[in-house]
Amino acid sequence: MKLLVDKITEIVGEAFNEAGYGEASCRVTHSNRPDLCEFQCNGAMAGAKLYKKAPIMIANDVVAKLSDRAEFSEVSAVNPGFINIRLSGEFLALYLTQMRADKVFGCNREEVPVKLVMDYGGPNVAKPLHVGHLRSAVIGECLKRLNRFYGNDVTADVHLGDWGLQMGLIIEELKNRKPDLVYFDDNFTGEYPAEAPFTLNELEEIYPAASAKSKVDEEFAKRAHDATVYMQQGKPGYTAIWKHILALSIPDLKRNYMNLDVSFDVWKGESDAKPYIEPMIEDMKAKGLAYESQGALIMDVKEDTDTKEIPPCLLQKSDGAALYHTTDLATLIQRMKDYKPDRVLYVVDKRQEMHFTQVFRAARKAGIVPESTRLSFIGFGTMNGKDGKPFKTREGGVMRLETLISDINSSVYEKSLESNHMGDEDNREDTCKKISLAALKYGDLSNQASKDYVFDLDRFASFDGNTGPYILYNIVRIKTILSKYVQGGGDMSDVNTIFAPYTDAQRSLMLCLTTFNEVMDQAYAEDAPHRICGLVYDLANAFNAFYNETKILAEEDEGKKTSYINLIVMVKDCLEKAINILGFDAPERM
RNA sequence: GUGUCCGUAGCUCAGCUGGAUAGAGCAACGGCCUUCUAAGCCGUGGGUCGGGGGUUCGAAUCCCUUCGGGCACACCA
Repeated sequence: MKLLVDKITEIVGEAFNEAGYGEASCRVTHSNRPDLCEFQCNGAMAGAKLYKKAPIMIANDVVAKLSDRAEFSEVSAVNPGFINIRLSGEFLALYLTQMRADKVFGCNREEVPVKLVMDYGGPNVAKPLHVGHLRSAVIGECLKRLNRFYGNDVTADVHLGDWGLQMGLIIEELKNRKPDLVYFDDNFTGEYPAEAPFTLNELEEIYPAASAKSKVDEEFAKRAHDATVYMQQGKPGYTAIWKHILALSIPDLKRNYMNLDVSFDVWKGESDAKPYIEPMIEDMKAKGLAYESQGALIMDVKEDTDTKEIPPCLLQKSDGAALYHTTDLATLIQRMKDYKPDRVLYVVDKRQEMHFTQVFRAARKAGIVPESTRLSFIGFGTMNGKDGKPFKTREGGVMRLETLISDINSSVYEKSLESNHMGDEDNREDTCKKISLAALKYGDLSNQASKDYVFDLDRFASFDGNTGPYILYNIVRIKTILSKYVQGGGDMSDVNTIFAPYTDAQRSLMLCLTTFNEVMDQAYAEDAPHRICGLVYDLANAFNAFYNETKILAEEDEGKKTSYINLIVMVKDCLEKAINILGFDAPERM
């Protein structure tokens, strides 16, 4: 549905026309001087040159045409040429009632659903999730939900890292430790054991050890590279080990993502691109795109308009192994074939921007992805510690995601002991989990995705200020009022009409609510979750101010009381919808 | 070196398709609970929007330049 600012712009535009200034911009925006007005139009100033007239004269002429509009309670022209507008309470109420009647609160969904494949998460099967995986999961999940809310057909693919050098490193290290395993016997022809020759814990220890060793031991590194090639070529013993790694790792990853309330529709990985790699490379060679350079197979992707040097896309290492470029390109073939998407969206660390520039260009050049399919890269910044450097444990290591989550949990739990609204112990734990998740996700999402940000547990888990818990607190307050209202015999069967405001605080809250569709549309268009956080915070704040000076349940005037109740129901619904898109939920009490 | 992103209050961040007095939160200080959750609300102080130049009636916002920082730049992912 039409945004409120657009509706007002339309009305003001008619007035510009009637006054004879049809060519001037009549764009209406939210006022930045709430003490003077609610909406403003600056078109008179821009139109001054066009019509060779003082801006205030133009503004006066336009205002004259607007003076009897029922939508506005006040319209005035102010020097040097601002047109200031206040809405009538009835118009404001009517707009909200229309939003209320729409199941998506007036947001402008896609008329034709976009087929979207999302690539986020990107965990490595060789090692546990750590804090570096947090942003991809949290931002990706939010964008997935946002896209679904906007009517799109989204397929979320976790895209496991399961086909690169990390696998060779594990295999080679395992060979060092247990050389007698049948997997390393080239003459073995029987069935490999169903049970893995290592546990998840061992696996989690093997990879970092191997990775460290490869940096100091060239011989070992060489063997790991070889093992990678053998695995990619399908050597039976190595394939068996690879399967063991996946079988142990994937359930653990799923459990971790579940704790974050992050989910994927498909659990494909780099390895699923395998069948497409060879034909792709043959095709690229046949088209004359791929050629050999320094022993490797590469493809040029630079363009004349480049302001910097774009290195070629590496399709095959000199030892024949597939690389990140290779699997990502082949994965695109698979995705085009399986989903025919209108858009493929990657939510990945921004340091990989160059990689995706190369992959996207190569995909276009090789005809893998047609122009009609949009390829997008959302690069997020690094999560830093309070020192401004990449987040580390106290010992300087990489922190596991599980540890981070449990740290937040304990902090929230401790604070919850001060509250007497938690109910029994089970409920307390459940509530604390919800609060922790809100703290974590809101803390992350409220920052612009592309920027680095400082992760400060104490700040995020705090209940005051612009935090997840504060948002939940406001929703809980509304829930409490409503349940008391019902207990007291209040009728909630028809809460869908929003009435003109009685007080300033109510009016402010209503005005804030009208921005719901506007801000959501913007967040959607820009893939920008932090805008949703801003909206949610403004709404929570406006509600809180209203709450503090309005006695809702004790209100004796039934008309007023109904207007309050209906309004806060809508506020609650909007807030809950928004935080649901952000990726968390509110408890009943806290 | 080349490219790119960033620099806004003591700290953490919004605002950037140009508009009136640059906003939040935290921290500091002062008020507000016999009344729907005070995990709250209201108020005060705090800024040459890194520096300089330009475009414009008007610049945190656009352009140029300079300083400072992050990141990336072919056989890792």
